[in-house]
Amino acid sequence: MAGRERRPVTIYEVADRAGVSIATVSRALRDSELVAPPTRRRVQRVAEELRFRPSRAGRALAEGQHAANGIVFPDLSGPYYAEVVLGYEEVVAELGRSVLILATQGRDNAAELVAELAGRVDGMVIMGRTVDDATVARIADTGLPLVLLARPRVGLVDTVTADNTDSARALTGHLLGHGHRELAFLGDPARSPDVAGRFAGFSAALADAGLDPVEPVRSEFDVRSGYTAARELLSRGRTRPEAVVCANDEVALGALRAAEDLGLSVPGDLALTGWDDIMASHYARLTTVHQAMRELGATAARWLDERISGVAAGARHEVLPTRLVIRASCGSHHDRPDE
Amino acid sequence: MAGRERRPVTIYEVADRAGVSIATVSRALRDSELVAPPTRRRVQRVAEELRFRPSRAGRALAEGQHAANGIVFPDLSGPYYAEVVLGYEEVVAELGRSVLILATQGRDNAAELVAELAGRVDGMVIMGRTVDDATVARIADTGLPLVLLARPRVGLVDTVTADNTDSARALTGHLLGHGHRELAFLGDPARSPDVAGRFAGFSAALADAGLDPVEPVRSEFDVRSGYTAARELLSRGRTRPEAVVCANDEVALGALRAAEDLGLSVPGDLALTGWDDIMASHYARLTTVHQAMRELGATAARWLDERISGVAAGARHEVLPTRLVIRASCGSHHDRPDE
DNA sequence: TCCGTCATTGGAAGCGCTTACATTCGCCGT
DNA sequence: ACGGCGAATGTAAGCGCTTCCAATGACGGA
Repeated sequence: MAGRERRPVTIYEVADRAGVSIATVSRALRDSELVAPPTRRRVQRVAEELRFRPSRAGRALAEGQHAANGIVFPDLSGPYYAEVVLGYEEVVAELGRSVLILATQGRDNAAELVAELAGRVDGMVIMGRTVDDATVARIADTGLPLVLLARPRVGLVDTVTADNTDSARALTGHLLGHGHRELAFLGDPARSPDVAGRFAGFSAALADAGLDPVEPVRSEFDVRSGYTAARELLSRGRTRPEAVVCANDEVALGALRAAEDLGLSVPGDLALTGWDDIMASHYARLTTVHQAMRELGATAARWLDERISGVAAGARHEVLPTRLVIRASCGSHHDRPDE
Repeated sequence: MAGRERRPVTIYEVADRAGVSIATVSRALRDSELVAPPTRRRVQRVAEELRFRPSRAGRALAEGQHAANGIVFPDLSGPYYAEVVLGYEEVVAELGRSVLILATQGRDNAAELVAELAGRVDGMVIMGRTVDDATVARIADTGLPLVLLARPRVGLVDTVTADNTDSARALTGHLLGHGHRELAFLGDPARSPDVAGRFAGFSAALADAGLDPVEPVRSEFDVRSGYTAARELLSRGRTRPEAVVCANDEVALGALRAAEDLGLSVPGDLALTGWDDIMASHYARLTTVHQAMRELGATAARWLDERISGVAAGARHEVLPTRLVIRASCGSHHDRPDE
């Protein structure tokens, strides 16, 4: 019964048992056309009996193809990346390929891991905030098909991003439309290309309105550091801002809690906006920006596939549009949640 | 510059350029001990110049090992699975192996995909609600190391789950403690082992209190179907329940919205509980059950590794504890959110 | 000075599969 | 009745790597 140490069944054993050559087995199990129907059936039956499962390594080596694509992202803890990865997986699996994932968050040897991943796939998607441009360039230089997601261009590599700057400008404009004049930005443009774009749009809107530029208040991407940074920002007495544009929803949610703790009402005393439209934001009545995350992943997957099959021509760059989601937190007159 | 069609560099070219044999290259790049330092340096320099990246397929074939683990889950859209996968990835990557993912949601050929995946990994984790027991048994029978996550035992396969029944019993008991007597269960025990366990605990608590058993009200796992099912349930006049235990937070959130739309106050007219403690539940003041999802994934990863390296003995089964998170929606006297 | 040792390197087999090419054989046309 | 053709199958050459074993050569002890 189920021996402890069992070597996997190989094509040779199937061939033996079916009384044919390994070539015939291979053919019977794949290009069914080239094999006489009775033979094919026999081989398939034997393969089934033996629980034969062709080794991908053998096949990959023979075909010179892994039939697998990779995706590199910072982490999966927020809903953001999970959605992107899901959109990616969906398309890639549909193309008959497997998906390798790599989360770089908190790993100091990310570049090395990415290089290692590169050796197992036919192409990969690299998201912003994972590895530096030099690493990307090095891999691209290797000839491996690549698509960058939510990060600035590097060389001639394809790029798919969601709009940040224009939306940020519109969002900030909306805030200004409410009469707010003392604005702050919570997030660190240096930490992520997305945040950099958002801050740029924020700044542009200030300039449009003839306001003085402001320095960003640095914060990580999670609720906790949003809370900490906001608490600090909101405590400095007379210079307290009327509105805070946050780098993402989690930070905004942290800021929201900080405001509560300080006895400030939102949006009464303070307007607040986030980014990403995560589910929690709906319930927190948070004004935010919605991105088609799944679509981002799916698009990247399709483009990568075109690169792999050599269809694609020159480098392509696409910016997917985003959508403002106005809820109560920005001081809007709506104070029922959106649909 | 950067020719279109570039074959990947192989170990042979490196050997040529460095003036050594491929054996030496292989050694220089791995067991640095066995090669004279000057030779090693030279080889490494050439490898670097050539951007040599060993083909994993070749290596896998030679070593008889993929150095990769798989994980199969229903989907990634809720925060639940994303967290589990993240915990898994973290540990697996630490062990120097790659992670292959497979989402079965909405795919009719899941069994086939899982079998295919089995051919590329040294072991894999299969979560509940993905493929049926027969498929699991078939793969286990192949000798491939397996760990089941959040699903009932199959044969002698290791199993890691979070407690469902006891927590459901406690949760339901809590509801009863508030004086509610007309309870309903929203979710489909047949759709997932987790839900089955939760319903069992729910039923047990009813029995404990000497109440009549109730039929579950079927619902999928998403907000929308929670809404639909709840709307239906809450509309049937005189038999309207006082409290609804939902299969997960998303369903509960849908029910919450349905209640709002029907003009019912929560918890005034209706008590509501969820499961999973997703972020949105915090803001919706939803009473729920918290599971250590990351830990689930991490534990599964570690166990799988022990199976792969042949350390582990007989089949092991672990049930990770969960924690009740009491918030306002169940009619508790607390109506401030927890910390 | 000779031989055994050991460090270093090369030769070559083999991992499991695909596929170009060779072989076999039944069948048709003439 | 024979040549030829095509369908069915077999043979064998790799794919890129690891690793066992053999070969080489320097060095130290006797």
